[in-house]
Amino acid sequence: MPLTDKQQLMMDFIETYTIDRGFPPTIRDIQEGCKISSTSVVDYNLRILERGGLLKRSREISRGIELTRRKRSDSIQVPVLGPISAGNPLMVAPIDIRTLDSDDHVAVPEEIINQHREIVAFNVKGQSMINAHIDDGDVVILSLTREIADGDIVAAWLKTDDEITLKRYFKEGDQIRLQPENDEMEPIIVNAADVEIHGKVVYLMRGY
DNA sequence: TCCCTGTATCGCGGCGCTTT
DNA sequence: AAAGCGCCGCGATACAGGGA
Repeated sequence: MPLTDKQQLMMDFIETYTIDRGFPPTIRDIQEGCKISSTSVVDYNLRILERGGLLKRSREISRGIELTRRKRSDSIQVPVLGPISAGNPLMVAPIDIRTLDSDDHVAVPEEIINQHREIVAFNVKGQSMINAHIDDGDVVILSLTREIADGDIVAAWLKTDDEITLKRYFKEGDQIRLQPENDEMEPIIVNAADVEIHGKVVYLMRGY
């Protein structure tokens, strides 16, 4: 179906918003994002797009807009390399993530792949990162980068204990503070020489 | 007349605060 | 802890106006 400039703008906005935030926009988000002066205009054009089969709407729920096909967002299969602890660290053999192999895969949007040179996926076990909206059973996508900044959520290998854990990273002098995002859990503080950061979380996937 | 857009408003539901 | 209340976000719609 031919789209007006406004309809194309709305489609692009919905797609970008959904990719960036992981959930679809509201009518008012679209109104503001597309510089449209009225929600009725958004609704009118959404109806046209829905009639044309370009999106689906669930009117009984908020943010019930779903694009039926994505223009830019193909998916690529990424290996899921077993569980990573968001709780008490898991005992593991010393590992190099790049050498691991897996039969299990998840589909990750291509633009995420394109933004990072190397990525892998891990199943999350535990709830130490619940305040960062990372819950037990989620799949996190890690970028295997050494460029880590304070506040990044990282996969940290504790060398002395042969344990790997998912925590928020803070460098404090010669020590590293691995901060859980759970009010009931204490941070792990280790010498910088005793911890190896394997990568940082760049994407979160959750099934219902 | 039809298509498209804008203004204003309503009702629903979630959430947070206060009170009991 | 539960109930009551008000606020706010949100979707929906009635109605009016402009332009082809």
